[in-house]
Formats: sequence, structure tokens, C-alpha cells
Amino acid sequence: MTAPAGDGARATPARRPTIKDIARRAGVSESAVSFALNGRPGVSQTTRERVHRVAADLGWQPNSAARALSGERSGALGLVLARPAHTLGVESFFLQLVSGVQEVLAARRIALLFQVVEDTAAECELLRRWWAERRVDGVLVVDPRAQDPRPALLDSLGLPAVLVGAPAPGEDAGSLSTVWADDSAAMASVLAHLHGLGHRRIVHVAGLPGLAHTERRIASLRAEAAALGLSGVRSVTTDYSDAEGAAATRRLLDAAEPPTAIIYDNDVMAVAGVSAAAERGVALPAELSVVAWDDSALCRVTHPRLTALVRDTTAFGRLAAGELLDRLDGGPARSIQAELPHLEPRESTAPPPPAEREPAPEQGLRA
Amino acid sequence: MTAPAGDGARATPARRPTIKDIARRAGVSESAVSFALNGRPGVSQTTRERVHRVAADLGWQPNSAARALSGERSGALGLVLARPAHTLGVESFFLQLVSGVQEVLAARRIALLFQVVEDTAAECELLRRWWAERRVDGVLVVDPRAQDPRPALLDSLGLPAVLVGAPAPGEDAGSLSTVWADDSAAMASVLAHLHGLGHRRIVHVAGLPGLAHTERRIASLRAEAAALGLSGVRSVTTDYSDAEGAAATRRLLDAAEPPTAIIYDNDVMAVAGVSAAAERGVALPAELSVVAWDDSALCRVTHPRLTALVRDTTAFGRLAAGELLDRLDGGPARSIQAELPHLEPRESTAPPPPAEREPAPEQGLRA
DNA sequence: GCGGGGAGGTAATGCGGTTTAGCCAATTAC
DNA sequence: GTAATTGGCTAAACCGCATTACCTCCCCGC
Repeated sequence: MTAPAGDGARATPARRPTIKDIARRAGVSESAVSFALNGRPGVSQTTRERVHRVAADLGWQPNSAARALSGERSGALGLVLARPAHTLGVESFFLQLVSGVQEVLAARRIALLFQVVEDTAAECELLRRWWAERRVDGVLVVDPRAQDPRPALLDSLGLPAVLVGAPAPGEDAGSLSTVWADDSAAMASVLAHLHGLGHRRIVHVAGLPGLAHTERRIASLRAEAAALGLSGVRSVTTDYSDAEGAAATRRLLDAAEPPTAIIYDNDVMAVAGVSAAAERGVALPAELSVVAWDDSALCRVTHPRLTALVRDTTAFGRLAAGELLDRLDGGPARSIQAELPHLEPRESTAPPPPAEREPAPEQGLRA
Repeated sequence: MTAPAGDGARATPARRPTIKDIARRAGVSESAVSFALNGRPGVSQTTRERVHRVAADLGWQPNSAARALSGERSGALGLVLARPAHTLGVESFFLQLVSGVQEVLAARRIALLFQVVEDTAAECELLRRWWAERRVDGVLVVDPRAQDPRPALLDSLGLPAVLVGAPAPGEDAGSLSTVWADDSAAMASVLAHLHGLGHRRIVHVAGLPGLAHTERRIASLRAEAAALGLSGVRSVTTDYSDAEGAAATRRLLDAAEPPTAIIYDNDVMAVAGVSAAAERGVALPAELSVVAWDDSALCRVTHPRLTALVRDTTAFGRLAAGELLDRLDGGPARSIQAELPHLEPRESTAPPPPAEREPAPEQGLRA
């Protein structure tokens, strides 16, 4: 070390250049630098290029705080996940969603504030704080639910937002944009698949009862079952955990007339259900068919592999982020439908045992 | 609507109050407000209380940009995850880690910037940008790897950071703090467990070869095996995916002398491995014992349930966040060891088939 | 009666940008 | 030939807060 001894602090930590430094080196005023770097008129082409060169030389990047303070834009978006910490299980949905979101944001150099909180009340508080602190320019709202306070809150704050998933039946998204997948149609396709195989007693092991998509799937199942004239079809709700998925499965299998097919609202419960069936000595798919909502590695490592409803969650994230950016740019609130999830038939679904079989219509494996 | 028609813009979106508003309402200067709200001397107790009341009435929150600009603190920390999007699988590790981190940050009202990037190069670029933009006050660095460029980079930038996991053997963390779990000891306990059951041919299906903890586990396994006089012990590396976990398992089982026990570096591969074994007709635990590194719902829904190495990832996150905050407050760089992971024996581990059994030492089920 | 000191407050400055107003020369319009 | 524009640039104000310097009382000691 040849540095002069003395100042106890750590070595000078590389001062960050500001536009003032650029202005000095380029021999122009700070305003000219600002104009040049932001593509605004008011500087000649040659000056513009010189400023850009100097800025690149110095490795200048705009101070996000300064820009936020004057420009009224923080350059960050927010995403809150309201889930008790212990239920942050194995689901890959959110990480994939976030990954898709960031593919879009990274291109525009926008940061994502991500936070996990305990419940919706805490989420509202956090949204309000983010707004008051001007930390974010907009937010993605996930897990829309019945009696959801968030759209109204965001409306009143004037904080641009996109609802990821359709609002609960009978509610509206306020001035929020909505990006959604057609859960009703998807559920119909699942039911059609099982019905086509000859199943009559079908149970849907759903997720959290408060969530909008849960309600929608349940409603769709009921409606479609009625249309098909099936009476032994119903839903039970859970908390999405492997434990409740397994418990629900055990209860169903122990009943007087156990279902011949079960639809699980996520992959974790599906796998747990398969395991519970194995404990009871129920063979898949001979005695029980299983469908998982959302595909993942899990569905491919069980034995047999699980028929699953596949959707491109990363693309969903891209869609949501893109729409939020549009809103920030002044675009109108819209409702955008994502690609319809498709059913990927694997070995976990097959016709029910002969005794249980419905006088089957044409044997259509595909819905 | 009785509002005067006209301005096409959306209804005035609820102006956020500033200290100027507080000053006016409280009848004092802006500086007095600043002093009062920040607990600085220079205002009387009564004024202080009045200011606080007014601020609460107005629902004031400090503008984070303004505070960052003058105070030199952005009030945000960063966490970058360098993983190709498609490998963002089922692992619960990161969400749990983040959840723990946020328990600590939320109390201090610090935000977390979270970003997923493709690789380490992109991560370095992002860290540099966050630094230049002053977006974050510090960062958590996860997945330490061999020849890791990040500690040196952060050192040179003077950006406070905490390494989550020990640096690779032979490297140092620079001026970074380190929060780590003892992978070597944990691996030793796993090997002792299997050896105690009588296993001799043990294979470790590891994760990504570049990661520090992968190298450390491999090294520990080799050393411990040598100490126990076991020659049929080795590691193979993968990308953590279910596909490679299953493929590695198939190769191992098809070999001339298949292992009697396999240690998987994550839960997903363990489950995939179990599935691959089932395909081959290999019975668990009679013919093959399996251990998963990291417990999760997955390990409890397979059949048999998997013996797993349990660690409290949320607590790990809390530890890391706490240490980073200490660094920001001027604390020294430290090396903090997290609680040792413990082995949770379940039904997937048992003595090997008699023919394969080692002239066993005392039959110790526990290491 | 006067200087000193502290308590309680205000005015001014700066952080690093963006943006508005203005200035000066060179064109262009008539 | 003079007025009006325009291009290219600078000076200055501003965003919301922290902080420093200063200012004014009032009380105290002597």
C-alpha cells in the first residue's frame, strides 16, 4: 500500500460522476448535457455526440433519486405478495411470473420492488406507503380476491396498476388494467377431458376460497357439470398446502362413494394427493384419475406422470409488465386475455373402472 | 360528478403532502418540521408533538427520492438472482430466503429490489448500474461461486454487501461479510448416517459445478469417505433440474455396480431420482437409500418420504439481512455461521441389501 | 448593566437531475 | 433594411428533504 496513511475511513469508494462532471469535460452547460442525454432538442448533433462520448467515458448513469425527484418518475414498479411466510412453498408460479416481468422491465431499465407480506391488510398499508414515498410508478396486483380492497385503493391514490388475473365475479377492476387467463374455459376443458373418459364422480380440490380464480373455477365446474348432467361433481377448498391437499384426498377416498377423478388446483397438492392415494392402496390411473392445474417438474417426476393444465407463466408476466408500462405511458385501461391454458394428457388420467363407467359417449381423449 | 368538466386528464390523483404542507399547518418553518420528524434537537417538546400530529393527520411519508438525494441513503437493498429463467423451477429456497430478509427489512421500512438475470456477467452489470444510479444502499450476494468476480467488484465500488454462503475454497470474500452454513459438517453427518446403516457405494448427485457450496460438499464428501476408508464414493454434477437428476440416477442404476445410496443436492432432483428408480423397478429403501439436501413439502409427499437435510432458510435470510443492516450502520465485516443443518431421517434410508452390506461397525442409526 | 450561553427557531444551501425562461447570432420574411 | 424566426446554448428555478449557519430571545453570572 503506497496510499498516504491517515484517514481512517475505507479507501475512497470511487466517486460517481454527475452531469456536472460531464458538462465540465465537454465544455458545455449542465442543461445542454441533460438535453443531449435525453434526446431533447436544443443541442447540435456534434455537441450531442461529444456529450454522449464523455458520459460513456466517465461511466455516467443518472442518479435515480435525482431523476425521480425532478422527473416525477421513480423508475421502479412494485409487486406485493400477500402470503403467510410458511405457505411460501414449492410453487414455482411467482418466481416464473417475476422472471417474465423482469424480461420486459430490464429492457427499459426499470427496477422491481418485490415484497412478501402477511395478508391483504398489510399489503394495502404497503401500497399506500409506496405511493406516499413515491417509491414506485405503478404496481402489479396479484391474487385478486373476493371483496378486494386494492383496486379501489389504487384508484383513489391514482397509482397505475395492473391486475394479474381477473377480478372476482361481480366485482370490477376499477381503473386498473386486467391481464387474465380464462379459468372458466380451462376448467371446462378439464371436465370435458374427464367426462370424455367416462368419469362421473369428479371432485375439484381447490385452493384458497377467497381468491377470485378459485371462485371462478368452482363456478365454472358447477355450470359445466350441470350442462353435462353430472350430479356427483363438486369442489372443496384448501390452503394450497401439501398437507391440506393430502388430507382432502384422504377424506374423499374414505367416503362412501369416492370420486374416480380429482382435479387439483396446484401441482403440490396433486402430488400430495397421489401420495395419499398410494397410502390407501388406490391405483393410478386404474382406480383414480388425477389432473394438476399448472404444470411443473413435479408433475413429471411422479409415477405415473400427471396430466396437467399447462400455461406459460413467464409469458403471462411479460404480458402484465408490458401492459403496466403502457399504462404508465398514458395508455387506456384494458382487459387483456392471455393464451388459453391447454391440457397436457399424461398417464394419470384414464377411463374409470368398468363398474363406475358412465354409458360413455364417443371415446374422445381430447376435449 | 359535480366537478367542473374540462381537463381531459384523470381526476386529480390525491396530492401527496410534503413537509411544506406540514410546516404551514403547524405554523413553523420547514426545517423545524424536519428536525421534529427526525428526532433531532432544535425544537421544543410541544412543537415536536404538534408537528407529529399534523404529519399523521396529513398521512405524510417522506419522499424516498428526496431523502435519498439529500441523505445519501436510498432506503433500499438489492438481491440479484443469476439463473437462466427456465431453471427457475420448483425450488422454494429463494422465496423463503427473501421472505426472511423482508421480515427484517420491513421493520426498518427498507425496500428490497429483487431481480432475476441470466448469468453472472449480467449480474455484475446490474450491480454496477444499481451502484451508479444509487438505487441501493447495499446488496445481498447469493450463490457464491468459484472465481467469483462479485466480491472484488463490490469492494471497488464501495457498495456494502453480504455474501450469502461461504466463498469458494481458496477465495476470500474481500471486505464483504459472510453468512454461511457449514456444508462440510452437514455432508459429514449425511455420510455418517449412511455409513452407519452399512452403505459403502454412495453417490452424491450434486448441483451446478461452479457454485461454491457444490465444490465444498464434493470436497467434504471425498475427505470423509477417505477417512472412513470408503472407495466407492463420488459426486456427479448437474444443473439442479429434475431432468438431469433423473438422467444421472438412470446412469447410476444402470452401471455395473450401482450405488446403494444416493445423496441429492436438492429436493427436486431427489424426487426425480426416486421416480427414475421406480421406473427401473428399484425398491426404496430396500435396494436404494435416498437423502435430499433441503427439506420441503416434496420430501414429505413421495412414497416413501425422503430423509432430508433440514435447514431454516427463513432464519438464514433474517441473519443475512440483519448483518447487512449492521454493515450499513458502520459495523465491521464479519463471518457469521448459521445453525448447522440437521438430518431428518425418514423412510427413504435403511440398511442396504445384505449382499451389499459392509462388515458393519456398530449399528448406529444416528450419526 | 453587560457579556455569554443555551434553547428554540428561521433562512439558506445543496443533493443531481429536469425544465422554463432568456440570450445571442444567423437566417428568413416582407 | 428592418422585424420576426429559429437554432444552439446558458442561467436559474425547482423537485422535497437534510443540514448548516445564523438569528433572537431569555436567563444567568458577575
